[in-house]
Amino acid sequence: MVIRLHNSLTRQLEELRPLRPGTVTMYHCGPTVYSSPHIGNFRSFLFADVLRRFVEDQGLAVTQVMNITDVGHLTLDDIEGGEDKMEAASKKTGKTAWQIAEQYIEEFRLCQQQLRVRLPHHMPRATEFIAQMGVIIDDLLAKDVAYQVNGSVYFAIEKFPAYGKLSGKVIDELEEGARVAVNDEKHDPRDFALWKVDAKHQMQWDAPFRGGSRGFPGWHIECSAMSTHYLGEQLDIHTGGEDNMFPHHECEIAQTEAHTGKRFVSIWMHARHLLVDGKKMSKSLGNFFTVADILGKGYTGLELRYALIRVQYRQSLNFTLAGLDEARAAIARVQQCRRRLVRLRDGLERAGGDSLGEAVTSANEAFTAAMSDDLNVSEALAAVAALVAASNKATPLRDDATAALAAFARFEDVLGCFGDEPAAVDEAPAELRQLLGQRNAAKKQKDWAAADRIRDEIAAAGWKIVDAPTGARLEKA
RNA sequence: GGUCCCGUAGCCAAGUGGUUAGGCAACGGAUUGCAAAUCCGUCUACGGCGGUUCGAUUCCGCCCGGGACCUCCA
Repeated sequence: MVIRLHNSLTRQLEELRPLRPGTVTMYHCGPTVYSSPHIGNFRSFLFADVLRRFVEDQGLAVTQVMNITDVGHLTLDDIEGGEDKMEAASKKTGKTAWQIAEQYIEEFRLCQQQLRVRLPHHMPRATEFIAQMGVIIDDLLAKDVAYQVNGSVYFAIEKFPAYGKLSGKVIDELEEGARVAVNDEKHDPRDFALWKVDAKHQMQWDAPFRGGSRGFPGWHIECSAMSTHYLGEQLDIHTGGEDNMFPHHECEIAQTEAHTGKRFVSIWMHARHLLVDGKKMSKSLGNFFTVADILGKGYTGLELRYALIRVQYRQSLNFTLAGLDEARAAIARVQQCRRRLVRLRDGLERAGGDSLGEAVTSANEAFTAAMSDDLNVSEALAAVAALVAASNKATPLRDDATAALAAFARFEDVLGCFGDEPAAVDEAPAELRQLLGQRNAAKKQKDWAAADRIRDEIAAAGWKIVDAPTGARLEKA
């Protein structure tokens, strides 16, 4: 099936047509490692993960690169000779910028794992690509689209007429209300730094280009260097949060296309920011959550993943704790259904004669159609729910139970938000199984008080009793 | 100030010019000793005002409300 994706550049749905047939190259703007990853960050990263999984599901090979920005970025204060964000974090904690980066890279990786992210093939760090950045800077200087002032290098916007094509920003004159950075070094206020010289900066490198001074790279250049290094001069897909569109991606396009002379990216995709309780997430509103905050409240990575992907990436997802509870219930419903199918498949429950083939086929088709339509996860989840309902209603043939399980396995492979296929029977500890036997005996004698007391005891141990027509069994709660 | 997005039943959230998406919650029933799980049923909405149309939640305009970006926040 044709995969159609929204291209921010053209603002239209476009068919995914890889430059090299059969292989899709993706680059994702990754984390800046000066603080703990929050749920907003992971909405973007999970969107990229689901995109990759679905493209693979459709039989295409994917090469995925996600950068890790371990060089701090300039802030407005920096114009006045202040510090960048990593430096600020460094000052606060007494650690070096390098140690800060190391710590947060570690935390980021842990979050990826907890949220079941399929790891990108390459996750390069900006600090390991200084030399490659230098090659591009060198070339841009040679082509006279960049200029040097007091050792710092800036990209000259006027040399790249297409600047603004992605974001639609035409900043001939900076508008009233917009923040304007004053920097005397720039020929044009829109010009952006490729290399900065600032003696106060902790992270410093000898200039990786001819005739430069010791300093550090501008923010945008790292992505051009890392993406083209791994994926070539032209990529199929480039993603990021909506805030990256301008200026970051605009600048990436300018410097990369000025460097290579080719169109840089076929399809630009941007994830909408999430809202928390209907408001923009911010520390001052007290609605700011890191991934660790959510997990600390007792929710699982799986539940958080579900809550963060259930709405299509271009819609503004309203994140709430109630939504997390819904995710928990929705996951349980799917898993409950799969568990029964496993029991039918494995002969632990008597199969019937109901056909499920049609339901499986239509669920698969609806799922594919929804995901092909610019990753409409909400609609894809409806297809999953339809198969759950059809399965629960039926006492299917054994082969059909198997087919339905295969469909659920596929949905899990793409969305990753339901969990692994449940076991038919959880192997409960011997003492719990013994308690279950005691309850069965109590039930036989109609000693309901004793039976319920034992059930509570088992529940306290984290298990629940399922009274099926074939007898009671234990399942992990 | 400029550019752009959205407003769907109690909550979350798809979609469509005319045939109740889905999830969660709630309520009634079946099953059950009681629960849990499951099934059946109920809850039929599209911010407001105009316009186009045989017909608009869907297209257009205005208004109201929420949100995003405008130099480094995914």
